[in-house]
Amino acid sequence: MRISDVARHAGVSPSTVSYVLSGKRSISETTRRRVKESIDALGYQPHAGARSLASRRSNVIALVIPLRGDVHVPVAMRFAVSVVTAARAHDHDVLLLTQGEGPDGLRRVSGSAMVDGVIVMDVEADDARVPVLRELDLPSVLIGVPEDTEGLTCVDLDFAAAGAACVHHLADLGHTDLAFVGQPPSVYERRTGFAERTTTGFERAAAERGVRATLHPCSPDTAHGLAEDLLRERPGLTGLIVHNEPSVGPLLESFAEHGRTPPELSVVAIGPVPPGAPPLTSVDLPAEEVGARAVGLLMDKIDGPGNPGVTLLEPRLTSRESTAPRA
Amino acid sequence: MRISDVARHAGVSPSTVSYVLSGKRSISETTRRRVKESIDALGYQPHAGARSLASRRSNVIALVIPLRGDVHVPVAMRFAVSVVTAARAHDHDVLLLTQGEGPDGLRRVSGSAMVDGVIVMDVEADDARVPVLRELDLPSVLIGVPEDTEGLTCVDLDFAAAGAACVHHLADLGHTDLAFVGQPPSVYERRTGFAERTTTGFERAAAERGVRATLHPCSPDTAHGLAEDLLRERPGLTGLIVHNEPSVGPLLESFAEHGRTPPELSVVAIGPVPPGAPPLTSVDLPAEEVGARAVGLLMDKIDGPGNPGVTLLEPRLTSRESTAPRA
DNA sequence: TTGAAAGCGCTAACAT
DNA sequence: ATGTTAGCGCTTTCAA
Repeated sequence: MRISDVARHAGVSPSTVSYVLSGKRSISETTRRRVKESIDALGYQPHAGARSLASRRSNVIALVIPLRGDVHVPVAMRFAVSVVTAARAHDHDVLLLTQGEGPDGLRRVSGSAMVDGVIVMDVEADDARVPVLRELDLPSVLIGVPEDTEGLTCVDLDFAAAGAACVHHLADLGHTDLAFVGQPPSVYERRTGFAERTTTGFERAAAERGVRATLHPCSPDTAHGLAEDLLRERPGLTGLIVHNEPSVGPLLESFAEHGRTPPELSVVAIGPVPPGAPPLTSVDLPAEEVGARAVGLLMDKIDGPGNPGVTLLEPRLTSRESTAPRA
Repeated sequence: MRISDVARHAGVSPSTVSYVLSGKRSISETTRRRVKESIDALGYQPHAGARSLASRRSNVIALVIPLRGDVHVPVAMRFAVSVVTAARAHDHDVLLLTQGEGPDGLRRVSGSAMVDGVIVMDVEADDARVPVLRELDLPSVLIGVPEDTEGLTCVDLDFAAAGAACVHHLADLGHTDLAFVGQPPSVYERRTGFAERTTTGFERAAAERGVRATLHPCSPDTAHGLAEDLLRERPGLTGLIVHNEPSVGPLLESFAEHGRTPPELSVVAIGPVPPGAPPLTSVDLPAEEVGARAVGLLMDKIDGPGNPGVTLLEPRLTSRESTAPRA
């Protein structure tokens, strides 16, 4: 089943069928209908390889997903799914690359013309893939923001603003003694953009508002110990900002064991609130929107010059039952 | 940069370069080396579209991932990553399809010759994609087992054996009153194979050993209530089997509030044990092995007749501190 | 508004 | 052991 079969069935030339499919030149309404009917009748589907050979377009984009232990998997998956959905809306498929393949994976899919562009997740401040992207002249969009963004297209939540929004929310409620519970230490050590920017925003806003504020990296298995430490060393603490979804549960339980529960201890989460947890005041991570934006920007780069630059989505803090004015 | 450039550089014909690359006919050692040097010197990479057009092989497989709320995402991700890794070892890339595309997605990637085969995850007993796979004559492997496996290739953990192994382990320790905490109700309602088979194995083994045994679907937000119910209604309960990773934590805490802690209350988990949790006796879900097997079987089907049938991997129960002889 | 035909870059059958 | 060459199925230029 190929394009010439459709052409014969519709009584037109192969090129006409091609143009009906691509819309790249005007076709009379009658011809178009006839061709479409033949396509449906025969169940024709163009051969992707032939198409990419002739048009130099594969209609596939690559998505590089993280597979580090310290990356919160459900969030990564939400990004991935939203990228696939958005890509399909632009008539593209998604090829999955793992972090493990690293720069070589990018070279491979680019050099073999398998993909028209690439979206890279979980970008670090000094990311080894960034120089490769610059060298490859492969359209790309980063989810996350490296240190040097020269010539790159990046999308992310404005994590600095998110960190600041939490401080302002708590400060507005009268809280003056805050702790920020962050990502696992390894995340900061490799200088992952989003984590760094959040703490920066937190610290800056805390300084601005003149509140006491401290930073505490945390992983789920150290959450309990951290809570104990804070209870002991920070008796005046009334505001907690948690940028670490899997630790929210353990942390709240540990505080609860000592009678410290929301909203007396006011808690703000950055990121999706786990189902089944008490409804927390939170800054949500709009993964769907970030994914869709990344795909949109990538399509612009594939089709034309694109809009290089950093797009930071405004965070939105949703006030729920876990925060209240200071007693 | 194309194959003829390499051929000229190496002083051979294009077909020789092709054969060096594919290994499909014998090449003298000297020629092979010369060609390889040229390939390296020029940084040649074959055009994937041209290759798939000429060879009728795309060297890409599709992976259909679930995106239901009730599927445990980190486990799904482990499968996905292991599939990508194994596929790369067989010189294939992986195209990501979401459940949302359903049967049409399969038809599309098959009809356009984008992929050589497909791996479908999270298969239900009566899965809408199974008839499509039968009709498409696209090589496929299912991770999971539907009701009618006629003509299909399936891989999975032997969940029935896993359920049974937990019963035998506890019965061997003298426990006679067991509860099985399962997946969210929706998972059973759509008759997901692995969930059903686990409970079947559990019930069969319990009957065999003559122990009291009950089934309890559960989601993270109902875990606490379920624990309360069990404490009230099952005072003699000393053995708990949990086939629901995200509920393990909440469940154990609820029991602990009433002084019931492992190993007095002996607990066996089916699935990966969350990091930071106490070391539980468990039957691990060998996602890496399942993924690698699925890819291996798919490659066999792509290259030849394959081995249709159901491959069930033997579960291995690892005894840890959460189980002990009945007091 | 449509058709004819020249490639796109590779593989594999055929030839030597 | 290697070379020649006819496609693979599509897009797009050129022509009408």
